[in-house]
Amino acid sequence: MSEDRRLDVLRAIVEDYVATREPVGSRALVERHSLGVSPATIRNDMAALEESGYIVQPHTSAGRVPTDKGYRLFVDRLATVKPLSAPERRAIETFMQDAADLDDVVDRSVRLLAQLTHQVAVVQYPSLRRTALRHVELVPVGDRHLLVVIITDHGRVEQRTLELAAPLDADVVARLRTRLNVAAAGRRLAELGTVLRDLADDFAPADGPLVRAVVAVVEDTLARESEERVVLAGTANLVRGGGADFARTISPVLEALEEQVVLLRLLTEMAEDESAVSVRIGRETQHEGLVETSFVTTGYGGQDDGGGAGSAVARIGSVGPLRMDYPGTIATVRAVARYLSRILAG
Amino acid sequence: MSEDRRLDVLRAIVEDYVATREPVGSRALVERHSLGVSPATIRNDMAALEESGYIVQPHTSAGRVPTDKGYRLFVDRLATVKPLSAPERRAIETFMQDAADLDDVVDRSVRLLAQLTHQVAVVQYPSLRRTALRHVELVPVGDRHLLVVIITDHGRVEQRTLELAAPLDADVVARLRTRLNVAAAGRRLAELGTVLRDLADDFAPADGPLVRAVVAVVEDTLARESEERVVLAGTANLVRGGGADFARTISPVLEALEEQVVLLRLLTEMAEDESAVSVRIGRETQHEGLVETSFVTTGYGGQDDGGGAGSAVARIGSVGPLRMDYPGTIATVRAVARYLSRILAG
DNA sequence: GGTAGCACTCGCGTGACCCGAGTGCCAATT
DNA sequence: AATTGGCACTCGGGTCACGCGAGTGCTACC
Repeated sequence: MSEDRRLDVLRAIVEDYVATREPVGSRALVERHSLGVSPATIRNDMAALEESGYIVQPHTSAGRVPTDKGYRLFVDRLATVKPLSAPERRAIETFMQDAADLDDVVDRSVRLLAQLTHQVAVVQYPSLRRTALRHVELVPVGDRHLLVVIITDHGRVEQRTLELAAPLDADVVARLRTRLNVAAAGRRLAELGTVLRDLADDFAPADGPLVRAVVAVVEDTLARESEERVVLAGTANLVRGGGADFARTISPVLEALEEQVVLLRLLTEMAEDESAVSVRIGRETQHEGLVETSFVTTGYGGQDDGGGAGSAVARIGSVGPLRMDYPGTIATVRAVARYLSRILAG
Repeated sequence: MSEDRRLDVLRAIVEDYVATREPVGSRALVERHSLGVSPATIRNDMAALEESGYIVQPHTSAGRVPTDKGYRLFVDRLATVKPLSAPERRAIETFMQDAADLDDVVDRSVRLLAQLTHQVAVVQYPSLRRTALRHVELVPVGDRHLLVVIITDHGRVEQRTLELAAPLDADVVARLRTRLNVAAAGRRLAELGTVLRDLADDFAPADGPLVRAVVAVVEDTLARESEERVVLAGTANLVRGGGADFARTISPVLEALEEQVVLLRLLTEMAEDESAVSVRIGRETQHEGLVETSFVTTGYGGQDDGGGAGSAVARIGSVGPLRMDYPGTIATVRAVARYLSRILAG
């Protein structure tokens, strides 16, 4: 019993099941793929594959369906890269070309990805931890309020209002702004901690509270991981896939997706993977509501445009049912990420 | 045949149908409401109500279901105000109290509203057209890029990067910043047009392009209605309501909700209504995908905390199925809006 | 190891059937 | 004139039996 053919069979099962959405039987398999053997032989292979946990049958006398483990093997070893079609490439070009500001770029990216994959698309805003600081701006508001605006490398802006005990002195604010920018500009937020703390020494003791408050805000902003935003699109696509067991299958997914914390954890975890495109299948997501979905994500905004580990600034990806077109999704996600990186760099 | 009782019957039908989700028949009606008459009498009233288009029967020999027109009458004349429960009030307090910046306030508001109504909540960001300008900030980036940051009254921030033909002169930028803020601060964006255009005269001809470019950006920002953002929460709640005809009923709703343009049009239209809380029922939304949903919205951020017309800065509301608890939703939306207004004002 | 044949299992779609809820109408009542 | 009780009629939805067909596992054979 050839090991190779058994893998061929698994691949065929995954492909057929993805295409038809129905359990695939031995006969259908030999008809649609030129495997060169009879259904009976396939049945033996199937029995072996089931034994090893790659496939299951929903009930006796039904065809086979891939398990999480089966999909995993397929993704890791069996999937063949599927190049984007010409119209898809064109769609990316035309859709992205006249994006205005960062918000717009991100917005267009998610929508585009959702449309191309017919799934739910996810984009993480450029992360504060990895991006460099471009500028800090202090804007007095009235007498006792100070607006702190933090601007990053990629044009992202965070703002926070500060309420002060003592009235503001315009000179001090101006000096603080200058100092702050000299000290901070160009650095990654992660490296700022120590630099900022020494800053108070340069000012008169009376101004200590102000300086410390501002520094605290800047630090707090970077500490709050919750500030990392994630944007979704294409949730309507979820519905098209599901069968009749909607309420049970879809509702938890929507809940999970709305919960930014869940998404951020997942995206962060996936950033650890070394492969260019990271895939989480079913239970691998480690989340109750997502056991019947898979994630395909990759980094963007790094130096190398491969979306590789390390240098990427944030992630973009697609969420779909277990039975999704993995090769296609992977190709599309990577393509959009690449384009997105290019725009942000330029 | 008493006109009053007929309306009582309609009210009872709406209430029962909302509660049970099933067409309501004459017998059930007399049992659950003390109408003091027999089912046969009710049947006559029902026939009349159907004749007038307030109710229909899904098929012969089924109970009655309210029409759009029926709900409308109910909302306008029959609904009795339903005060919030104590736990609900408490939930609002505790959920909103330690919100940090504007983003956080808005985020908490939608989530809260979604949770309280068990529906989809919608919040429109404070609109640029109505809010006053607080500050414009110009940040040189490298030699030929200028970041323009526009900060509004409510702490909203818009930014745009400008690419320049000539190298930047720091002095000119500083002067422009001052001038800009003197001219613009405190004004509503709608009033800015003329003020800004005269600005170029104050600068040397050589600086004309720079000044004009910056002014153009500021104007463009306010012109782009698309910049108005809308935030959603609770989309998972959509699923709980729907029956078996999911795919047809829910998917288009999700699509419509994701399309900011649609929502913004609707919210803008509803801002015209004079009543404190505005309701759009079914077809009144004027949108294909929303024929089976209703909107309940109100303004927030105005002087009077009633959410009345005119002074409000943006809208907040809830989207649910035709058969939703109108009195409850109206009360909740209003309560959250009021709280939101208070926070923004303080 | 691969193949063919065969008996067995079940899910699913179909059609017959009945029950009950609900209606509309009419005649009787107040 | 409004209300009521009675009654025949309609129809949606649930249940049940049935048969088809897809698919399997096993065993004997090449």
